[in-house]
Amino acid sequence: MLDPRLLRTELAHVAEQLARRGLTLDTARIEALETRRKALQTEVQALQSRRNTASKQIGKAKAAGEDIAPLKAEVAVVGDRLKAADAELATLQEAVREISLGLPNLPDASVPDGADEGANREERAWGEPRLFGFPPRDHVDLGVPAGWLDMEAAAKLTGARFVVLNGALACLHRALIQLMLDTHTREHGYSETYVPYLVNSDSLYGTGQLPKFEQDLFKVPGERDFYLIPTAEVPLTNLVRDSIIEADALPCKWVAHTPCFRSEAGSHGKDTRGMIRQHQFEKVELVQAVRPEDALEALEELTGHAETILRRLELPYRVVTLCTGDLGFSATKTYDLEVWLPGQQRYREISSCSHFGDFQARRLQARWRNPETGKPELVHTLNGSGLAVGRTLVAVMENYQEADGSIRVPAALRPYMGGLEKLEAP
RNA sequence: GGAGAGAUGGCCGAGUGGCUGAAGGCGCUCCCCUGCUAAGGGAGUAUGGGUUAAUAGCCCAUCGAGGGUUCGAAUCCCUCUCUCUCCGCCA
Repeated sequence: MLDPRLLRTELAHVAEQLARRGLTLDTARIEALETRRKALQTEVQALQSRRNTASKQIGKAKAAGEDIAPLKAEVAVVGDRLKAADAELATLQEAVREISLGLPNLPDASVPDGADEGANREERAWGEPRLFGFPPRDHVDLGVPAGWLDMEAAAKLTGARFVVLNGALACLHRALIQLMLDTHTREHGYSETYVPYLVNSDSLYGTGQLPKFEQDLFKVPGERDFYLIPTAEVPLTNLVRDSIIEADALPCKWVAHTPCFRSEAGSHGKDTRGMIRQHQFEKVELVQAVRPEDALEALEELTGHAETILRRLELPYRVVTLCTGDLGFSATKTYDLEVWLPGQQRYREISSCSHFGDFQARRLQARWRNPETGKPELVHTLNGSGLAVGRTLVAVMENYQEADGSIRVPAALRPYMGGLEKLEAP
């Protein structure tokens, strides 16, 4: 959520920045609502003040044995006006809140303007796409004939956009998770965390998935207000919800491996082949809560942590800065890591590292105590995939394939696979 | 699933209709006193919001959440959530 003060005092600036994201802000309507809200709120508070004073007088008069009827009559009038004004104020505040909750974050100054991913800016590339002496297959053609990947079984068990992994490939999948968790906890200073995979709607409001993106989530039927997590960002970031963190406890750095569940509404017909886009996938997620002045540097650092995994796995990748049109709702700046997929002959997103400024923190009421002022101030939050496990598995399969359909095991994963060097197709 | 108890400020804990935003204690901060890691004295110590140039002042809200009764609710009523204890069940 944007700072409501910005909406009041710097509406033109907000409109200008949102325009970079292709959004038109109805400033006239917001101004009208705000003017009315201001007048009403002042009136309501004055009436409350009047009632409080009168009520105290009644108490005193009663104790003194005086006649309280005239006072009561006066308060009754105040009460009626208060009731009406209060109701209107509530309606107005709800309207303003609804607008606020629907507005995305303002893009950072360093974010390039643009309508879609075509305008994303490549920052750097690492590694050379391998030259194959044979036509490289994609992960489906490698995995299905070998029995490692079973889309039909998944369709039978559940439906489309799920997968069953078998044997050595399932093990490789697990090895990737282990490598990622070990690297981030032992070398990058994150504390390993196990979190619920079902969260309540408060948590989803906190990180910005609700109210706008409910159609992307799986809601658990029943009386409980439970949703399957679309990413560990939700439970991890909500750890700081409604709390005030002491300055010396920052930065908070958490890593968790969780399954992620996405309904992928609106993506019908997109990436239907293989396991690029699934309803259920594993991800190792990095989350940080930091002092505002450290946030931009923390984004660079966090992105580097995710890159480390790709380098360990010796997978060629590039880093792009998302343009304004491609930027997620809550983010002020995002780097995407894109890994080279020989089967598709293109780079595909494998990690998204974002800085949210105080946008999430405001919804979360996540604060820290600034020693200079002694006052609670909003923290800045960041997160990034470190990495998306399913897509990393795809990348390993396609980049490490041999002509005979076998897959070499990257050196960094062998310790997690009992020293196994190659997945042999049966 | 059944039975019971509870939820108050950083913590402990008082408080059954008005002078309680909240006693008292602990902790913490600052000051004073004190010739040595002690003791004592004083002051301060919640959050969100409105107004404002202002983190000056004034005002409003908040005692798990939401609703109700009342001129007035931490205190009375209703609903919900969470925690704890016992029984049952269970990975």
